[in-house]
This record gives sequence, structure tokens and C-alpha cells, in this order.
Amino acid sequence: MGRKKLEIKRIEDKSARQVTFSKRRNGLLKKAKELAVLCDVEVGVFIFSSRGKLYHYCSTNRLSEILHRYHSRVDAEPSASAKVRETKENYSKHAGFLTSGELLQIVERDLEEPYVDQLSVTDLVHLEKQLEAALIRTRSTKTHLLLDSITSLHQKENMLTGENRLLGEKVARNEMNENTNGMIMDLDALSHTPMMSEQQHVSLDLL
Amino acid sequence: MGRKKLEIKRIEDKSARQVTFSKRRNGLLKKAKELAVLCDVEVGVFIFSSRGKLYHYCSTNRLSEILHRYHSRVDAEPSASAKVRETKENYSKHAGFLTSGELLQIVERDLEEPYVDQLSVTDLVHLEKQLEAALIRTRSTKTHLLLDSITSLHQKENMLTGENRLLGEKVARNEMNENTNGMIMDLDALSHTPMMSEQQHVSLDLL
DNA sequence: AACTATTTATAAGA
DNA sequence: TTCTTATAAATAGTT
Repeated sequence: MGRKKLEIKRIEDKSARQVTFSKRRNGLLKKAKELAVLCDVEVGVFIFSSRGKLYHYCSTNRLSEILHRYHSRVDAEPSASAKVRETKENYSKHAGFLTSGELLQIVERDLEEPYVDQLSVTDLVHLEKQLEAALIRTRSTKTHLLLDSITSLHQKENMLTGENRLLGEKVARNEMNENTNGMIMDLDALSHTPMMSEQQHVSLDLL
Repeated sequence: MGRKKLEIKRIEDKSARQVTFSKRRNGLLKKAKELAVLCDVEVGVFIFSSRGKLYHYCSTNRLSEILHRYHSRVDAEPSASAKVRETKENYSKHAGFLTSGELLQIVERDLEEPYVDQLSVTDLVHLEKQLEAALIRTRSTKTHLLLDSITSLHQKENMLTGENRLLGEKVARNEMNENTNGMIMDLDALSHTPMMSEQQHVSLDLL
């Protein structure tokens, strides 16, 4: 619609393309609104310009929720784009090779900046994956430390119990030799207190 | 554009609205495609009819990724919609009151069904939150059991050590009374082995 | 950013 | 629904 019929293919002239983009973009958004109102339906339209700027229309919240995830790079001030690029590079440079420490450092530094908003969804998905991996490593290490701790405590317990038995026997033998009977019963009762050993093992099975 | 100028407000006549929806929907999608091609930009359009059917256009994969998340209720066969509704009710009915067991049961049952696809993003966000809460409860319980385990093992250790000392003293006294010296040194050395107590405490501090 | 000749979309009718 | 057609809207090229 215009002076000439326009073939639908990429407009090669940059400035003509820009002008058409501006006009048709507004047209599309207007039509989207009209459709939503006239027909009482939910409509969402996203348009990313070639320079990454987002124009959109959303008739409802449900749709705009998703949009917000895409807001990554919306309204990026020119001055910010350099920093964003830098941050992105930080993530991709180390991709897959980060220790938890490096990861934390990077994340802490970056989350201070207001530029996190401007990382793309892809970047954030990647970051999320790395953080989840780090979480799993951390949790696993923690659990291993706890389990090792318990194992060595059990060993220690066995050792002490064994030692106790030897001492007890020794004492018993001594008591036999002499005739000083008295504390033996007390000590014997003490060393056979069941304590929580059974529960201990049950709970360990549950891990 | 048409025989008369149309005011932009909800068309009350149902069938007229349906006709307009059909026409304008196609128009909007066509314009979206044209914009994407002519201006070489990314465009996405979603239209949910009042009966939940989705019509959409996506110029690229990046956008269609998001779309897929919205596919929740797309092309839902009529026979399936009842089940979907049922499943949704299950989640909302218990909202916030689920034990981990109930939650697992529900999730396991539901994830077998092909209908998960048809839960809305909102539903899945809610499900995700509940699962995360359950994960946290589970993890917390696990850690508490481990820590309790360690604590009681430490108590037991102390008890055994105390008992050992008493026995050791008793033996020493007996040895003094008689003259049977021999095993005492061995036992004494054994009961003073440092084992891993120090590391134990260090690792516990790290939790 | 306006203007305007044309094309395109579409409201109403068949 | 689908087609037709009169008319409203959008917009290509121009200023």
C-alpha cells in the first residue's frame, strides 16, 4: 500500500529499511491492540530490531511475564553496551571451566552492576547451569565431609569400645585375683548402653 | 477499513466478533511476516483465542523457544482438556500444604501423563516452587540428621573415653596393688591416639 | 516528520 | 464459512 507495490523481501537500502521498520512496526503494534480489543483475545507481539532493541505489545500479564524474561537487552543505553559485551565475554571465556570460587567471584562482581538485566536469556541460562553445577559440587562435598566424619567417628567408637572391652576384661581379671568387687557392675552397665547406634544406621541409610 | 469506520472496542455480537477475529488475525500474522522479512528483524506474535487456541508467528528460533513454553494449551484435544483441568485442580487444591510425599506422588503420577505439556506456565511456575521448597526441606532434614548423628557420636565418644579413663585408672590402681605390669602402656597409647578429632571439628565448621 | 498516491486490509453483505 | 465489494487504513515514495 503506497505509491508502488512493494515486493516482500529484505529492503537492502539501510535507511529505507529503517523508515519502513518504523512505520510498519507501529502499524503492527496498532493492529495487535485493535485485535485484542475488538475480539477480546490475548495478543502478544515482540519485535527485536537488528540492534537488539525490543518493541512489544501485550494485552495481558501472562504474556508480559514471558516478555520480561526477554527484556535482557531492552533499552540498553549505548554507554552500557560495552560493559555488557565485556560481561558476556567473561562468561563465555571460561565456559565450562570455572571453579566454584571463580564462578562466585564473577557472579558477585557482575550482580553488583546494573547490567545483569542486559545479559541475554541465553547467557543467563548458561550462568544458571554453571551455578547449579557449582551448587551440586558444593553440596556433594559437604555431604562427603559429613559422611567421612561419621565414618571416622564410628571407627573411633569401635576402637574405644574394643579398648573398653580389653580394659573391662583386665579389670575383671584383676578383681578375680584380688577380692575388690564394686565398680565393675556400674562400668559394665555403662559400656553396654545402647545409645543411638541403631537410629544412627537407619538415618544413614536414608541419605 | 471497510464499509464503515469501526470503533475500536469489544465487538459484542459473538459471530461478528468471530468473523473479525478470523480476518484480523490473519492480517496481523501476515503483517508480522512482512515486517520480519522487509526489515530483517525478529518478530513474534502470539494470539490466544478466547477458547485458548494459540495462533502464532515466529520469525526465528529464539522466539519460538519461548513460544513452546506457552504451548501449554495449544491444540489440546477436547478429550484431554478434562484431564488437564483435573491435574490443575490437584495442584491448586493442596497449594502450600503438601508434604514431600504427597508432592512426589502427585508429580510422579502427573509426569507420566502426556498432559504436562498442557499445564500453563503459571501452573508450572507454581509446581517448580513447591518442588524447590520440598527439595529444601529434604536437604535440611538430611543435614540435620547427619549433624545429629555426628553430635551423638561425639557424645558417645566422650562417654567411652570417660569410661576408658575410669577403667584405665582402675587398672592402674590394680596394677599398683599387684605387680602385673604389661598391657597398660599399649592400652594407654591406644586411648590417646588423636584420630581425626581435629579435622572433624574443622569440617563441621565448614557446613 | 509531513504529504499523498496507491495498495492493502477489512466491514458488511451475499 | 467463503467470496465480493465498497471503503477505511496503512504505507511507499516524495518533499
